Amino acid sequence: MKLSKLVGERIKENPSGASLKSHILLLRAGYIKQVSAGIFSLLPPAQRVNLKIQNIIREEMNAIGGQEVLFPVVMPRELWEMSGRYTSIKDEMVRFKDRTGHDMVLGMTHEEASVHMALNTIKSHDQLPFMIYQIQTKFRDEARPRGGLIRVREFTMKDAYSFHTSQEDLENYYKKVFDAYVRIYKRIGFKKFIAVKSDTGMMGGKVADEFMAVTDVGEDRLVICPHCSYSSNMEVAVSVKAQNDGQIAGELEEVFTGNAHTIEDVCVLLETDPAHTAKAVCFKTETDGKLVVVFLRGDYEVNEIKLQKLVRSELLPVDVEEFGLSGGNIGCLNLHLPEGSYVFFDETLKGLENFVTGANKKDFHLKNVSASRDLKDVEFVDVSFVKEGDHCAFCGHELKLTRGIEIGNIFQLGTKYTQSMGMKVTMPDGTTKEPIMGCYGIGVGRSLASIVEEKADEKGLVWPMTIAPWHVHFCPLRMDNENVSAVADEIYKKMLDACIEVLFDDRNVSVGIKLTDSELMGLPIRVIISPKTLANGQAEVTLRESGEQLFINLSDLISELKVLIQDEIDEIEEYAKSPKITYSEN
RNA sequence: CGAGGUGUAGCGCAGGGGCCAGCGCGCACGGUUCGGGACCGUGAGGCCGUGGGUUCAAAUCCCACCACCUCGACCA
Repeated sequence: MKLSKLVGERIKENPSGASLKSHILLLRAGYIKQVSAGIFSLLPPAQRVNLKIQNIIREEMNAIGGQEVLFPVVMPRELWEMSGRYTSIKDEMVRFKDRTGHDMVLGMTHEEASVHMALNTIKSHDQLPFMIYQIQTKFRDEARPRGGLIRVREFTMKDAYSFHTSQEDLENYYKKVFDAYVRIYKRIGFKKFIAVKSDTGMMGGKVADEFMAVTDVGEDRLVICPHCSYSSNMEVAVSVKAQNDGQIAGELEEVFTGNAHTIEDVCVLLETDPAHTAKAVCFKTETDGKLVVVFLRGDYEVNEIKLQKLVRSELLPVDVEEFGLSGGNIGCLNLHLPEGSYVFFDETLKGLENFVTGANKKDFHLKNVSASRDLKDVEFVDVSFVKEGDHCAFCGHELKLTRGIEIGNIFQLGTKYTQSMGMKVTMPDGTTKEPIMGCYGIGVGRSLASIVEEKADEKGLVWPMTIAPWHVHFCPLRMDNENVSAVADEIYKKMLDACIEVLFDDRNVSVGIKLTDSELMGLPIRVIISPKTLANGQAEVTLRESGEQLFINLSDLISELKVLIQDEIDEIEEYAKSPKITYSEN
C-alpha cells in the first residue's frame, strides 16, 4: 500500500475531547473516525487490524470445534418475547417498526437467535455437544459511550453458543473455551490480561468469567490475590474483611449528635474513626417497593450486586422518612421497620466492639455498642465491597486492587433460553431434555483498543506482529533524490513479490514528517533508505517496540525482513502455547 | 437519567452588539531547503450548531432545541 493513497490523515495536535491513550492515538494516526457518539468508522489500517484479530479468534474457535454461522442483525419482536427479554431489557436495545408496522429489534446479543437456529433442527442427544459462533456487528444503545473504542454503541463482537446434554459436559467444554481465550489474547499480543470471576447479570446463569486487560484506565475494578489464583471482578469479589480489634465496650450510652449525620461528622464529634461505626445504608426494592436496610462498618461500602441477589430485585434509592425512619440516625439496635422490610448485617460488623451507631431517634447516636453483647442473635452476610487491605478468602494473603477493561467473557448459561424457547433433544432413554448452554463473547474493537492501551508509547501506536496492519513501514528519505526514488520503487516491488505486507511512504515530504508518522502509525518494522544508506548499499531497519536499529545490505533485505517477521510471529505463537493463566473454580 | 462543559475553516483555537470574522496547523500552486513535524511567496476554504426572539444592527444578548465531551447512574 502506498501511503500517499491511504485514506485517512495523521494529525499533529491532540483531538479535543479524547483523554484515553488509545482514543487519542487511533484518531491521530488515522485509524478511526467518529461518526456519532459511540459510533466509529474504521479506516483501512484499523480494519486490517480488526480482520487479523478476527482471524485469530476464528482459528481458535474452529480449533475447539466451533462452527461459524451468521445470525441476523435485525430480529422480530417475537423471538425476543420467547425468552422474555423483549421487556426485561430496557433502553439498551434499539427497537423500531418495519414498513408493515411490525416490531423489530437490533441484535445486541444472540442467545435467542442461536436457540432459534438449533430449534427443531437439533433433535437428538447424538447431535450434542456443538458450538456455533459468529463475528458480527452488535448494537447496544449505551447510556454513555466513552473512551474511543473502549465503550461504544456499535461494535464487532465474536459471540459463541454451546449446547450440552449435561452440566458436566458444559463444564468440560467451558474449560476448553477458557483455554482458547487465553491463546487468543496471547496471540493478539496481550501480556497484561487476567481472567476474573464475574457477575452473570442479565444473561442469567451461574458461573461466569471475564477476561480483563489490566490497566489503570479500565472501567472495572478487580481484586487479585498475588499468592493464589484468586482473581475476581469487584462486583462479586469476596474477602476476609479487615480484622476488628475487639476492644471492650463500656455501657451503652445515648449521645446527642444533632446535625452530625454523615459518618465523617459523627466520627469527628465523638472522636472515633469510621472503622468503629456501624452505618445504615437504605434502598427500596424495585419489584415491590420494600425497604432494605444494610448495616455495615463505616469504612466499607455496600455492594449492591450482592445485595440484589439476596433480595432478588433491583434496588432503587429511597427516602427513609417515607418509612418513618430518622435519616442519619438509623442504628442497628431497637430498630422498628415496617412489615416486610429487609434488614441485613454485613460481616464487617462481626466481632466489632465499642462502636457507634444511630440511636433510631432524631439527633442521637449510641456509643459503646458491642457486637458480641448487643448483636448476639444476628446472622451476618456479605454485602460489602472488598477494600484495600482485605485478605484472600482462599489463602489469607493480602489482596491487591487494580482495574481492567473487559475484553471477553464466558458464561455457563444453563437452560434459561432452551427452556423458555422450548428446545428439547431426545435422550438415549427416550426422555427429552433441554440442552444446557454456554455462551462466550469477545469484543473485537475493544480488544484492539486495549492492546493499544497496553503497548503504545509516547511516540505512538505499537502493534504486535500478529495483528499489525502491515508488517513493514518502508520509509525512503529524500524521495526527491532520483537514486533513492528509483531504488525505492525497486525494493517496494520486491517486497510485494515476496508477499511482505508493506506500507510504502512514497511521499516526497520532509524527514521529520516521515519519521514521526511512521512512529505514530506503529508498524513493527521500519525500513529506511536514503542517499546515506545507499552509499553503503544498505537499508536501515528499526524495530518499533524496542527501538533496536540494524543496517542490512540491500541484497539481503528481503530475506532478512522475512526472518524478522517470522521470528516475531513464532515468538508470540510459542508464548501462546504455554498458558500461564489456567481456569480456577474460585 | 443526574451534574458540569463545549459548539466559529479539515484539525486545534481566538473574537463576546457596529467596518471585510481571525490566528496556528493542514490543503493547492511556485520556489529554496531537507536524516527529526524546514522556509519564502501566492491562493482556496465559513449558514459562526439549529430555530425563534430583542435591536436600526446579532457569531456576539435572551429563550428553546439539537449535537458532542467529561464525571456519575446504568451496562449481556
